Amino acid sequence: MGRPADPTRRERTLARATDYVLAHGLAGLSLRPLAAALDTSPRMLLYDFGSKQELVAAVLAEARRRGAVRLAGHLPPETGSVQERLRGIWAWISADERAPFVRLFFEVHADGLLHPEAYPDQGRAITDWFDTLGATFRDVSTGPDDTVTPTLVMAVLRGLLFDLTATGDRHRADRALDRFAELLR
Amino acid sequence: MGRPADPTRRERTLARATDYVLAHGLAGLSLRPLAAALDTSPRMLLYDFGSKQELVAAVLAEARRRGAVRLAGHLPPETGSVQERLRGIWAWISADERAPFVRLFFEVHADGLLHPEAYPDQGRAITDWFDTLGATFRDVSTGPDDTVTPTLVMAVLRGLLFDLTATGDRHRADRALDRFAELLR
DNA sequence: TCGTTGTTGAAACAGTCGTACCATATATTT
DNA sequence: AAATATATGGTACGACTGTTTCAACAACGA
Repeated sequence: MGRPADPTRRERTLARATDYVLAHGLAGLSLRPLAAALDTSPRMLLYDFGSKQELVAAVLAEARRRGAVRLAGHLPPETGSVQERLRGIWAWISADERAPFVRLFFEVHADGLLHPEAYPDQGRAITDWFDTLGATFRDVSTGPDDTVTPTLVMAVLRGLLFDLTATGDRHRADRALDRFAELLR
Repeated sequence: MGRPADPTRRERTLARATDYVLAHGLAGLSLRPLAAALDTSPRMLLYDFGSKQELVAAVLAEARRRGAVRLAGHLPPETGSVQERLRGIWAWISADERAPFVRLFFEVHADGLLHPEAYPDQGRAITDWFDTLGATFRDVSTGPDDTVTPTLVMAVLRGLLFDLTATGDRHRADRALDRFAELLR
């Protein structure tokens, strides 16, 4: 008996909080400004999530979930040449809409190097969608259990993503990816 | 007349503050713990640097200076094959002693994407030693003004550095670099 | 010794942080 | 209407933040 619980409220808050973190980053995240932007109160954030730490964990899990879902819809599984797949993935991952995800990804990586205990899913949670992505290129490897070529492919994508976000020079980045595709052929 | 100024004090503090930031990161940097670790006081830090913001700027400049100096001593200018140079640079940049620099580099990059105004030297200051490094591979480019191959080389180095710091799997990273060297040949 | 300049400590200020406490409002069943 | 469970608002606590203020001390030339 009593007033029925509203399970949607926490989820709605989580969705908007994730938007906020994607836009503003984790570093300076503070409950009061966050609550104000979400039309709620710090009181309710703690009521729903228990603590700031748990809220951040939930937000990161949600961000990761979103990335995985959107990725799933854009994977050209095994069709086409390696270069076609490479260009397809690059076009998707380097699109402007992905920028907030990429930025958060970089931020969590850097912070995780100093505070590994704060991110219990040990880089797996951080890099899993990169791994998923890398699996698409498993056939470029020299052997069945070879992880070297996928590793290199992912390094190129991450490195160029780093360059692109820092310099904004999309033309140069695109051409560098094409150059890599040529080398792989 | 009057007591003579001590110009070495600020420099000594700056050197130790840089060590501290390399070890503890920028994100949670606070004057009181910093001062305690440096056997000084917040009062003196502000006396010497004016404000926390200026202190951080000075520390980043010092870190960049150190990186440039150490890099200068480890550049095999144009001798040897591309692969030899590639392996040499990778061995140097991925060495454990470089890890704090690399971490700070990643952190500043991520924060700079959200607060470009806080880093007035616009990524140039952040990436200049990477550029210096890239210049070593200028001869691999397809033309005199070609920036594409150096861009790719740098992306591989950064991407593998990212992977290595996140996973700690040096063997896989080393082999991925060798694979890239093969492709370049 | 005295004035002058550089150096330093202690304390306080105004603000923000995450969080806990207490009361109250709201919606439901009995 | 009473009981009950969920949902909120308001407020305050203690700790921390960068920075300022005021005073004192230290080392020098005159």
